[in-house]
Amino acid sequence: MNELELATGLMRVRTMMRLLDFPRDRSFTSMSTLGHLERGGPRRLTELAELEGVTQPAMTQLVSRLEREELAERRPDPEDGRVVLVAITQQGRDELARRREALAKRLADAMAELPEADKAAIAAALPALDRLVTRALGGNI
Amino acid sequence: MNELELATGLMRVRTMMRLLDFPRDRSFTSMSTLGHLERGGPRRLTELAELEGVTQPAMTQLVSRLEREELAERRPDPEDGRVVLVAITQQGRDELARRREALAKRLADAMAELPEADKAAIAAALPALDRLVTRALGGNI
DNA sequence: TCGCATACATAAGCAGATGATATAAGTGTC
DNA sequence: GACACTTATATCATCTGCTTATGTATGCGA
Repeated sequence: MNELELATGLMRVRTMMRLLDFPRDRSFTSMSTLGHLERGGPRRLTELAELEGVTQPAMTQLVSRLEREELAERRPDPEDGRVVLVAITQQGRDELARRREALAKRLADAMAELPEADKAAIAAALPALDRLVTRALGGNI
Repeated sequence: MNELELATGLMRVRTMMRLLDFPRDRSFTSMSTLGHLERGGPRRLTELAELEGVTQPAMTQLVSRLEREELAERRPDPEDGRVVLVAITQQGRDELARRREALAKRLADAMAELPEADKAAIAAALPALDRLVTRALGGNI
């Protein structure tokens, strides 16, 4: 496999996911942040900023928005008074689940039209892709 | 394969691509638009807006930015005086190529750490993913 | 040729990002 | 234990890219 083919192909996947992931009422960064909180549990604000590749002030804003909508909450860290731990709320989990279901349905519709061999190839690649993502992002995802 | 697993996995791919795709000096929509122009040749402004899932005024703005940077250009349509055809320039192609190479290198670094079986699974899935994207976006990509 | 539809441009406003800087809490040194 | 230094988060001013609403020019059918 050519490196450029991999890059081009995965960029097209990115474009597809962006277009299938509506409504756009929330930013992608906010949903991705919720995803991290769900996967990895409460995290420091600064750590979240690094994970999402945004600045700390941007993450402060984002967490404030999530808090206002009650999708996440700030907690003090008992071990360090300067730290804010951000955690996902049940509402946040529900919102994530709703979005993922809507997206999964749209994907399933497109998958249904594919030949069986293609479905099998994609299914077989999912665990490998997951490991690729983990490697690419330094294992902190 | 579970539908939700597919959705979750591809969302992680999307997150990875977003984080690997720096510098962020140009918006994702603008690079994606250039990609469409490269793949499919000159297109109407309105058609581009639909492809990218943005409004027509947003695409007018985006094309103006691309034109200012000489990555794309406006042309009149000889058959319809109202129409603007947008085309990629050589500079636009070069910029796309540069970005893809940088991205390909980062991906290759992560791929290098994967077991051979994973690499093979991903390589085998690429054509299938390409067809999935084409189906999901209505074949107009 | 009049009226409506279509294609694009312009204008005003907002969300979400940035960099610079302030505040508050912890840490180390003497 | 007081000082300077570092770290974690918040605030401020600003920018970019999107939105909706509206304007303008061209095309087309009755």
